[in-house]
Order: sequence, then C-alpha cells, then structure tokens
Amino acid sequence: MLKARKYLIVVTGPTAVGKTAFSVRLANHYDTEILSADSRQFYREMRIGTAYPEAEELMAVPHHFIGNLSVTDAYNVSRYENEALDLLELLYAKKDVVVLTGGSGLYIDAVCKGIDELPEHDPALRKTLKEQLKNEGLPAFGKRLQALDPEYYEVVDQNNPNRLLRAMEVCIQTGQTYTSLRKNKARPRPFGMIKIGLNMEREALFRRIGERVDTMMEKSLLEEVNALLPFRGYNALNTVGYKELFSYIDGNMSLEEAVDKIKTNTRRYARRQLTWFKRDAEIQWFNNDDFDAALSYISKRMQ
RNA sequence: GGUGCCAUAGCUCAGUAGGUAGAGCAACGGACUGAAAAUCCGUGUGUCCUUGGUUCGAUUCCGAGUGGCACCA
Repeated sequence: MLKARKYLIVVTGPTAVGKTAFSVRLANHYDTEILSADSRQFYREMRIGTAYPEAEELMAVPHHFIGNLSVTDAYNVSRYENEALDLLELLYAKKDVVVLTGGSGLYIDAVCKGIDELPEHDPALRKTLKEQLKNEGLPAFGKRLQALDPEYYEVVDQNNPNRLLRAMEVCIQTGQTYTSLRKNKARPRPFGMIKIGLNMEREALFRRIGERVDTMMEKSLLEEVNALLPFRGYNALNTVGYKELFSYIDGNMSLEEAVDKIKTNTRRYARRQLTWFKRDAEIQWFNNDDFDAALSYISKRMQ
C-alpha cells in the first residue's frame, strides 16, 4: 500500500487580516488540527492584546501552541522548531494534513526550513554583555566583535545592538565564529508544504487594525495589562499593545495617546510582516475572503 | 454686513530680505538565524488656496476672489 503524502498548509499574512478564521475553516475542511505560529499567543496571560482565537474557534478545532506558556517562561525559536516538529510527527500518525498558521515569519521558517545549531543563550553572559555594550557603546562593542568574527562583522547591521549581542554571545560560548556556525541551509522535511498568504487592500487592513484595537480596549485590555504589570520586564511583554499601556500607567501619556500608539505600532508591525513574507516566493497570495480560491489551489497542489 | 488675522507635505507648523521649500509626527521602502508583535537601516511624498498685477523671475510684494478663525455690528 502506498503511504499517503503528508502536507503542512501554512497560512500567513499581516496581523488582523483574518488568518484565524480562515485557518479554522481550513482545518474543519480537512478535519485536522492547527499549530499556531504567533510568537505572542503562546502566552496564556496575554489573550486580549494578542487577539487570541475565540473560545468557539478553540473548541471547533484543536489548537496547539496557544496559551502553552507563561510570560515568565523563557522561550525561543529553536525550542519552537523542535516542539513543532515533534508534534507534527504525532499528528501525521493520524492526519495527512495539518495547518500551521500565524504571523511570526521567523517561527514559520524554523518549521519549514529549520535553523542552524547554535547554543541557547546563557542569561548571565547576556546580562554581562548587555552592560558592556551600554558602557562602551555600540562602535567599541562592534570592534570587539570584529576581532572575534571579522567575517560576520562585515555583513552584520552594525547599528543593531541585538545582532551584535547575539553574535558576541555565540562566539564567546562556543569559541567558534558565529559565521562558521551559520550554515543557512534549508533542511529537508518529511512533509510537503503549501504556503498561503492572506492579504487585503492596505487601507482596509489599517481600518481593521484600528477597529480591532478599539475592540481590545472594550474587552478591557487595560485590565489585562494591569494584571501583568509585575512581569513587564519579561520579554513576552515587550509587545505591541502592552508596552504602550505600561507607558500610560506610568503616566507618560494619556490613554487616548496610548491607544493611538498601539494602532500605529500595529500598522508598522503589519508592514514589517509583509516585508518579510514578500521575499518568500513559495507563498501564494489570496484575498483574505477568497477561501474557495485558496482551497482549490491547495487541492491542486496536493494532486 | 464691517474690521483684523490666517491659507505651505496626510496632520501640526517653520521658512523664503523675490531665484519653485523643511521640521516633528504620520506614511512609504528595506534588513532579519535562540529577544522576532523584537531589533535596526533608509526615503520628502508639495499646483506653497485661486486669479490678475509688478518683475528677467512671485509660494514670497500689491489688488481681487474663495475658505477658515477672531472681534465689532
């Protein structure tokens, strides 16, 4: 007997375009389950501000990587890659198709292509390096990286502290250059991938973003944020919708200003997402409400 | 109705002693390998309200019109 081919249908696109509803429909159609690739919906304490799927949606289709973490948990793409691949193996024992949906491009790529073997960061080392960077400044810190990994220094964005810090970390932790560890080669996966991008006219998308933020405020996002105040130092809370309201709570701006800022930053996030997805030629784009066209494309690809 | 002030980028405004203009915010483009809803880089997008006049040349000066604001009726 022929073994049925396994498929991962990836549904992506800018925030607020309607990925969740689309994916639930898709999963229902294939009688399967959904893996989320939204790096902030992992956190169970962040529901309103991350536009968590509705209760009915969660009941209609089994979801994974939704609310599986606490904001205090340390997490990263590599762990996600491993956990997602393990889970897919389990799911493919009973399903031929699984849906991966979300807007975190790096996380989607980790599942589809894999990322290189690099050491997980050492919090103590990162703290030390951060302080050093602060004290000596970006240029001097960069020069030190240049001494350790001249090749990477040439290509890195030398103004981006996160990039310099990470590279420095890896060099120090491994005693090897960051460059030598970055293979940047896609790994083969035991399933076929069909990538669907959802989009809509920008003006309409931006209108939706504004409305969604207003809805979040009506659903008492401010209360959610207030409850998370003690955890604001955690990376999970360095997120649109949360940081602006922290700033309001600190008295740095009015509530109206904070809400406007959330809308602006969400629009920018959507643009960055589009920039990321645009360069992935495997993505086939559809209008967010064109479910049938997407479905017929998918079934054609599966033949 | 009268008088005064204003009209410049999507918004708030600056400016040009007459040589077609620039800030902030917004917007737009891009980068991206264990922080990624993060982090970083780049870009002025303009009938200077309309119309006559003066001038080699008007967004700038003068007149008229239109719109807005204020005050007086």
